[in-house]
Amino acid sequence: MSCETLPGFRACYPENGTRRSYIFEHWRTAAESFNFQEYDAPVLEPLELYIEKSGEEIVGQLFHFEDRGGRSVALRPEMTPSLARLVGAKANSLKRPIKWFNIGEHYRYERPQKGRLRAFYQFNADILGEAGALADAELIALLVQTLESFGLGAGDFKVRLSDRDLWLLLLAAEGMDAENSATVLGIIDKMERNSREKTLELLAGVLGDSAEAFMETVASVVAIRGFAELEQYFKALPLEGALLETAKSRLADWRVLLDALEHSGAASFVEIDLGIVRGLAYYTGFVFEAFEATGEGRALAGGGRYDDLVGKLCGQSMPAVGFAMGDVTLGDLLEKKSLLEVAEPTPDFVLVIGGPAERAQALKDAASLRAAGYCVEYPLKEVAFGKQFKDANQRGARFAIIYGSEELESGISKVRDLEAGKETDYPRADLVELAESLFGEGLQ
RNA sequence: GUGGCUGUAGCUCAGUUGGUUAGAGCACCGGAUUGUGAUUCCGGGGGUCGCGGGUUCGAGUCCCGUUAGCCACCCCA
Repeated sequence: MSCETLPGFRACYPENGTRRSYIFEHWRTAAESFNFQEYDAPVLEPLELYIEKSGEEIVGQLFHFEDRGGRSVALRPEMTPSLARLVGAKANSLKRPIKWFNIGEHYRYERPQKGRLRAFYQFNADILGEAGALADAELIALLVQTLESFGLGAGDFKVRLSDRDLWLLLLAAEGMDAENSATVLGIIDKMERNSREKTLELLAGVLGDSAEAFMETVASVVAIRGFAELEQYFKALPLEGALLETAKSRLADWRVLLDALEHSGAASFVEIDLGIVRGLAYYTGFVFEAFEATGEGRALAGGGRYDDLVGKLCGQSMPAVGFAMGDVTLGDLLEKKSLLEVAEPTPDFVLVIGGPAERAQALKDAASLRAAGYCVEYPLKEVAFGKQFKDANQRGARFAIIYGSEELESGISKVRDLEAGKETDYPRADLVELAESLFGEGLQ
């Protein structure tokens, strides 16, 4: 029997548990302030759920096995398919817009490395049933507020905003069909990581001799950072008829989105960057990723619109937009910025117990203080007084209440303020009331 | 799936050209201290030197394999 944790998994000792709760609380608080409702779904799902969405090649990156009933099952690698299933099943009875969030563990069978493990927590937030750009804006605003709530500022992170629809327009203007467009989007997605030569080689596979000229076009589009510039670029494209109308309405969507972001205060974190495409084919419109401001590291969060996915999985068509934020990259960044120095919880009261005879009263008082919500600690065996005080101090307790023969005989509660090093005797009375005044006005 | 670097106590690390019984600090437990605090002093438990094999009279040390961690590829929902 080995005591080691499986590769890519983390054991959660109490000090890590405190940090984990800290992150989860911020996620939950942010989501609830936007009136998102919490949902959950099974950790184990039918393998087909993921194959249908992403194809057979995904299987190698899943924890999957056959259960005793002969079903092929997999631990969830992401939340979106489960969400689509849940929403699709009740599509007609859910009030829209559907604004849901989840915090849960996900599993991917990959080689662990910096910012990536085999088991990790994700914060997922999605809006379903609303196709307008204001929904996208709401999610980006939530993403920004969530990161800000940890104390991260404009110098720490940025959200890179892009649009697959604009890319498809551009490619259509180049005369490219749907299949080639998908391939080329995949190449653009990897452009940042690949060398110029590699990209050119990949593009030549689709475009032949015009690859080099096309790459220049892409480079100039990816360099665009301002909306005026973006608008100008697309207005200048040689589009006609339906494509021209699509371009006009898409630029109008952009204005709605950017306007909303401006007013909600998220705009200063958002940067137009068409270099973001996102690997998955199911994204249909605006896509975005949050990164550390320096550009280092993996994405802190990623998301976008997926208007066709619910329909594809459930036959019930439903526009949707969402994002996911992982705890690993975020935790690394918070650690680096010293924003994860979360204090361990400490007891409000430590009861110092003189001996077996005094323990009865101490246990009774502990029960009422605990019922009132105070954190109370006392020794679980008979220990010398001096040691008990030393221990109370080491545990960071706020107050000690002394249960000795003298106190019980004279009917007093002796309370010691461990921070101030002062003691006061109180007439024995309702301890909960006394506790309120101790935390209100301090030791009298 | 591929490659590079690293594995000595719970943690951070010493450990001589290969040479007796592998050490320190921190942490933990106990004592000095039978009614009052972070200091101090004393003591204690903890190690298959990642694992397996090889070279050698002798391996923590050298060689090979393997495993885990980190890092970079692949991939990234």
